[in-house]
Amino acid sequence: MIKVSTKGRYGLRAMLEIAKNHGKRAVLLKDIAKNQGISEKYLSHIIPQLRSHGLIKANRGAKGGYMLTRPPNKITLREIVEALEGPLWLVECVGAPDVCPMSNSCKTRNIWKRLSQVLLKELENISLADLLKAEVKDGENYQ
Amino acid sequence: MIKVSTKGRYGLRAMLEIAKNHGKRAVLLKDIAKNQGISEKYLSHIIPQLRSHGLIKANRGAKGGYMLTRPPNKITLREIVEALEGPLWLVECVGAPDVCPMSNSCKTRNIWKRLSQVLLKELENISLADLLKAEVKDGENYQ
DNA sequence: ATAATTTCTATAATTTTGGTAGAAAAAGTC
DNA sequence: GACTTTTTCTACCAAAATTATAGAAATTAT
Repeated sequence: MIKVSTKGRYGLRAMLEIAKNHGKRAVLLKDIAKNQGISEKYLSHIIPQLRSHGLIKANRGAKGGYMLTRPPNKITLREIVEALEGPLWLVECVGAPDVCPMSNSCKTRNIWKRLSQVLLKELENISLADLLKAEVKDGENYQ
Repeated sequence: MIKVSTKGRYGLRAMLEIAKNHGKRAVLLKDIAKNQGISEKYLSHIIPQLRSHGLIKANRGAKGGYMLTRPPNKITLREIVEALEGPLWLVECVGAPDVCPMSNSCKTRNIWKRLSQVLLKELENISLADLLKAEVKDGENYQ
């Protein structure tokens, strides 16, 4: 159905929580879970992915928690979403032409490639800082 | 993982096969399956969706087969992909804000909405005719 | 009637998603 | 050094979606 999973959605929201406190304090998993209404157990699978991709730093033990490794304006949404959802090609053959013998003569592959690149570019042009300062007015409807 | 399913991929390829013969002859499911290397049985689930969405016309019985209902330059990829994959919002709350009480104050929702719209617009601007005449040179790599 | 063709209903295997449970590892505090 | 807090890892599991297959019914041309 071409959907972003809870991993991507929850993970992005977690990043936003951590970013909110950038420069102030480390943020606890527990607090992210509470503020965002997400199961603590489930979040504890998602957040380590953000760390292993170098987007956040974790401190264990008392006084622990999470911090950004870089200021929010140096982190793009592409990095975040890719860390959580994997490579953003909409069909496998875009990134790995070998999976299909027809790859180099397939007109539909070109479409999926183009579409993937549009998506990527859009995500690359938005930083976590942009997201933080974004106004939320639910104007026009989706169409 | 944000991927297009076989339904979307096979279905688009089927449309291309039918479009190839637009104005000439009706195309058989059997032939589409053979030309595209797709299971006939499986395709026979996918193609009716294209018909119920008004993109193709089916004739049953001997001398049957499929035809476009409109010339290829009047069919957009948005229509095709939406017929196969369902509405193209990347998260549910974009199209149905009621599914989440936080929708109207959620900064991440705005991102998913923007992204969905970018995707839509791109697909809307490509017609089946464009796809037909597209050159396939596998130039630059995905990055 | 018969042959060709699409379409519908039912079933099923496999994979992905969305979790839960519990223990281990690390670090600060008393 | 024991204790508490906190992240992280391993294992498991249920539900849903994906990717099909089988077979029969419906439709149409000859």
